[in-house]
Amino acid sequence: MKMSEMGITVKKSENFSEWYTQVVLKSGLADYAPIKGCMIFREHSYAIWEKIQEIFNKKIKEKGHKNVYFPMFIPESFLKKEAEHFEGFVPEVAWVTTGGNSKLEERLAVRPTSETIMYVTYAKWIRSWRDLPIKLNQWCNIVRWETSATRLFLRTREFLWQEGHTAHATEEEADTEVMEILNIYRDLMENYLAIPVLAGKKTEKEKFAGALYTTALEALMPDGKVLQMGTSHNLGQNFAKVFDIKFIGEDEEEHYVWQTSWGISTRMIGGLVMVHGDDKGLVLPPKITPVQAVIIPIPYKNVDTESIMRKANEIFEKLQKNGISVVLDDRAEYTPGWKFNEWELKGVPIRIEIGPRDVKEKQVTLARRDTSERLVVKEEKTVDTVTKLLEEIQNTLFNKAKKFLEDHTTTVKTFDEFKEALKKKGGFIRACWCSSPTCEEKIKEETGATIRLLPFEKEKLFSNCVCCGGEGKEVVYFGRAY
RNA sequence: GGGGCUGUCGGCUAGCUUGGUCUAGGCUUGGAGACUCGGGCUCUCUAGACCCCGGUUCAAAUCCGGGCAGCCCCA
Repeated sequence: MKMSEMGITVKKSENFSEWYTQVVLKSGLADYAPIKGCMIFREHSYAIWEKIQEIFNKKIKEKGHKNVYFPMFIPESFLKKEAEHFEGFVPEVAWVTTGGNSKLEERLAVRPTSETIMYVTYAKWIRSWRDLPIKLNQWCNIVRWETSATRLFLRTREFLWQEGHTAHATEEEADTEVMEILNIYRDLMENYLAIPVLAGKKTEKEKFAGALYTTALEALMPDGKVLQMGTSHNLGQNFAKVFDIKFIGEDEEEHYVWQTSWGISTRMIGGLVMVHGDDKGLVLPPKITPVQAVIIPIPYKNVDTESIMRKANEIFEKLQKNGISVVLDDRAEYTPGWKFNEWELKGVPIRIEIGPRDVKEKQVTLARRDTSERLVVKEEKTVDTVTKLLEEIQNTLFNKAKKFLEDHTTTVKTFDEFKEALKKKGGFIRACWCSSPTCEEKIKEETGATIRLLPFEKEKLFSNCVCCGGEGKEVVYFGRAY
């Protein structure tokens, strides 16, 4: 096959949408399922997902959370108990109405989120303050019947996520939990996925249906649109009251619990593709990639292939012993050039070439995926150099994305400036807002941009409301969201 | 949400305007073999397709309707 057909045939800068679709399909991350809006998470993306699970599980288990699994079916009556929650989710709920040949007496929702099914049970489990806190998490699939255009990873009718659900004795504890989780998310995104994020609170309009308040992390994509990467909600006592989750406190009085819920999904993988990928395909950060380095032997006719393979194996073992996830690509049926392209498409951070020249000089040739730089190092320095290089690549990717985010955050004082900045650059628009939902709505209608975040720490006001010109009450971040 | 468009071997596609030459061509991949290998090398043999349902017609990959699935653009 010609290179142009097998690799990515469109430039990231020229047609971003198509580039994205091609990278996802051709790198082997995902494929379409024969059901509208549904996708197949192939080995490559599932391995990344497992990596995310590994990192996140470790962090929450250290904090005392435990994993569980609740049913995927939710009786309609449960879902309806919290009115705002139901209203929020019902437009995209998939329903089960028949079982075998008989119609169900009560239809069952395929979970769009698990608050209700879990909290019915929480009510049963919680009696005394000694039962608190409850800190459970589950990894599962979620169905939301999207009607608008679907996109691999970014908007699909079924996706994978983790959802944490905690119950606490006090409001303060719930507040703390919300922030602690948000910080874990931020750590995961910035230090592992190498995707910088802005953190803050959602407006009333944008908050999770049924929550007291929602906090979120938002990342900026190269096309100037904003991707919500994770949310952490304080549910207050809203669900406790309708599900009757009460406990007898140390004060011997009856109290409703305070709850939180939070989640991140496979959508982040879409972010990973968009933020770091290039015209050759995926570029994966070393701390999240399933394969950190690939060794490609370069055999020649009339040379000692055996010594090349022996050395490739030695280096493979050495790297593996040092905790580097490495693959030795010794397939005889593909040429080295073919392999180079394939591994680049898949985003592997470091390639190690070992040919006759290297054997002769007791060296290896390294190539980094992010910059295409090649360097030759002495054989005994391989492990050190690879380790250092991995770290460097991780940092380079993050810094590059960080700079992009900063360069695409524009402060504006007037609505005209707002529109111009959004049109020209996209990204985050920093502006003063009068706190009225009317202005929030008007801006959305006229520009398509929504308030992505209210910063946790109020920033200094610098103008009147960007929309109505009335008194500015707070500085907020707008953006067009995915 | 609105608009444009697409569906042919595993992948990329030619053919569709003007129905018959299509027993559907090419490239690539898969299988067998040879030859190679520092950027998708080359050769031989071999396998492999008109999304589904209906309509028009003597005749449909081609025209029409519906369905299913997908893409792109704008909001």
